[in-house]
Amino acid sequence: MPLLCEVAVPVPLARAFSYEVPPALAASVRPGARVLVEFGRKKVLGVVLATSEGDAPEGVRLKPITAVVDPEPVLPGELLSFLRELSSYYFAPIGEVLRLALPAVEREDVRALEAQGELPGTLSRVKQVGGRKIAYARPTDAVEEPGVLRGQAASALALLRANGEMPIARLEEKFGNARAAVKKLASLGLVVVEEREPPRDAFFARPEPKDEPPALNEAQAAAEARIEGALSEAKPAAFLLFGVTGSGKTEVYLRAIAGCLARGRGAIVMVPEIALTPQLVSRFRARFGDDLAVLHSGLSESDRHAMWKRVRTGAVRVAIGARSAIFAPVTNLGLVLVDEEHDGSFKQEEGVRYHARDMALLRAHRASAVAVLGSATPSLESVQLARQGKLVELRLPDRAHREATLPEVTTVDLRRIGPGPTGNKLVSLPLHRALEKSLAAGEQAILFLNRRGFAPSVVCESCGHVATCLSCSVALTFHRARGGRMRCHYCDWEGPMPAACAECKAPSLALEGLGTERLEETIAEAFPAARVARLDRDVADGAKAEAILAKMRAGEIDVLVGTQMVTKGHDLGNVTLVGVLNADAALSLPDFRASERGFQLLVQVAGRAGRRDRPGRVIIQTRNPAQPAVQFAMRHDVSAFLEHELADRAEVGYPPFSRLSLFRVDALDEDVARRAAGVIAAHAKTSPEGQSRVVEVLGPAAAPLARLRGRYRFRVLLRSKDRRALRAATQVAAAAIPEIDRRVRVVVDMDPVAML
DNA sequence: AGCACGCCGACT
DNA sequence: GTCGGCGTGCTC
Repeated sequence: MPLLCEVAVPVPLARAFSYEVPPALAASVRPGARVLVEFGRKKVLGVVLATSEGDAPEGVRLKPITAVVDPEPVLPGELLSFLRELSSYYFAPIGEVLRLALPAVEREDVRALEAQGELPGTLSRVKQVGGRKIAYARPTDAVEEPGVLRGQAASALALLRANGEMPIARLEEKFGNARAAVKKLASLGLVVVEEREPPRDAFFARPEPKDEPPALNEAQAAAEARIEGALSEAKPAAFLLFGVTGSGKTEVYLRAIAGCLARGRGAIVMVPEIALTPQLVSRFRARFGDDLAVLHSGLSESDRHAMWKRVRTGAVRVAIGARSAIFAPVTNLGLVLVDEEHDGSFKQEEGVRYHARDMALLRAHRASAVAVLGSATPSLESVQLARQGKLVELRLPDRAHREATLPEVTTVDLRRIGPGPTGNKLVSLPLHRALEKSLAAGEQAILFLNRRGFAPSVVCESCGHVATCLSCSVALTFHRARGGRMRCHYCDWEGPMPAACAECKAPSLALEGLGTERLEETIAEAFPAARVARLDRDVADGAKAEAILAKMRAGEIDVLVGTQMVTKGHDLGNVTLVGVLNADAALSLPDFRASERGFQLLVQVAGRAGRRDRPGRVIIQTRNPAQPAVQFAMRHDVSAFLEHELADRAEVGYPPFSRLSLFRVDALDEDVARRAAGVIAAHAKTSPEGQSRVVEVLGPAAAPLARLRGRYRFRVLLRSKDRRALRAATQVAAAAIPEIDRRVRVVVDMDPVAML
């Protein structure tokens, strides 16, 4: 019987394809190995999923595997089977899922294929990385005979001993003759030269001195003991580490990782997208040195590959990164940590829409590893899992530094309290006074406003018409930058500000509302002596944000104005005042999670106020001070909020008391999109689960953002308390997709987070 | 997703 | 008379 194999090919098709394995390749065709196969009439790179003995199924002529690319399978078995499960859970094509986890192809391997006479023109588009290596010189313990070394050799050795090790190229910058000097030192046994693929990454630019693990407080020690216990049993276990801001969660993580490494196992650490800062990485490096791979979006293809390989070979056992770190090929995985587990950025919102927090639980379970989800404001999903006993709750109730007091939180009712001297409604008198006071005391303030730009809308004063995007159903935001332009925050369209209203032609356009750009200006004018800076996506992407936060820490900024980005910076120096300009913006979104997210946001910004020695003050401005999220945030009562919100959710039957799957349907033509959504809904309703009403079919309905990038959007929501039933009905509805008009795009979103 | 095959308009 | 439009159907 011939040997067959299942190959996942990089096409958006749900299933894999069978190929015949030529006897010569039988030994190297193993699950997780990449192979070159003819697919259609082109050659593509696929991944072997499984092999089996058997005959070709009814009347298909199997093609043979052309060549095996990797001498060893690139994907460990544990990771490969995890990816297959992820693919089936999210209704995502296996090829797409594999692409998330696969490293680039090494040039060396491609050359080997070329040498075999397989010169696949199409493969040129595959990511390739070269095996360029860098020579490092490392000093040995040997001691030279006095007087043997002179000049550059002596200086180079001194420098090496001071730094530990250095790339020879770096030495050459200082000593023109470094290469010869190193050669001489090597011949004397004073240094060794090692060729390596270095992590050439900013996070590793300078060595980090080892830290001394601080003593744990009682709660930390108890939490650590529970995690340690689970690690030593080597059985799957999952924890929810519920610790208030500043309670020392990170130290518990560090201990848990150390415990994991001590047992010879590896760890994955996931943090929200914007939390992966040099500060955080420094902390991990201080404990684990270079036994750490930092996976982040700034990595070049070859850096990423180098990191990937170091993890895969076990040279590095701890991988830290944003959601995609869940795919790190850590061998003998013992621990998966998710910090700030409630954060929305763990859900991928395009392509394969996986939730990295959920997948962390899954992967850890399958690997018999320990999962730890940490947060000061846990998601309702996790809280509910804890109540069901599926997560073990560990509490850190106190701030690690006892003397640190919680900030005093007050609200300003925007309906009743008028503007301060600036005349702007969102800079209320109490906020203005508080700013004056903190500036006078030489302290810093943060003003949080969830709106970029200068003015959120451009309104005609004579007819009331609001300027909207031509391809999206949203108002255009006015940005002052570059001479004043209107921009769509959804499709990134940008155009000049017209002289007259598009509707009634009256030349009476007015800017309405307050964005961060205008707030920065308003504050700078009202407080001319203050150094005011702004932090949002318009002024800072990536590294620039870190630079602004660093200035804040250094005390070079008095008032920092910004969006979400200001809520994530830790240790922001001398901040004693935090102003939330408009809490309602986040709390009144048309989403059943708006209250939960708004609350998390309030707690997070409030956490930026106050230092060890000085209590902070938080002012929350809102049109509805009585709403629960605001009230519980004021009292710093996370548990009570969770309680309240859980009761609300139970009543309306939304997660975590049910599960959802969402079909997002869009097309250029409104009717075409609506009809397609109708077809999906009809299919879902005719499924056995739909008919028995075990699964509710809600919709089709126009999406809250009815038009985006010129496409009309509809949704069909499936809801059930029974996850199996939901899955089955989703499957039935998804089966309708191929029959739908090809001009329509349909995506299935399991466990959706962003409902817009 | 590609890439073919396949039937109807403006060009050498 | 052909080159080419993108509709639909398949890829082991």
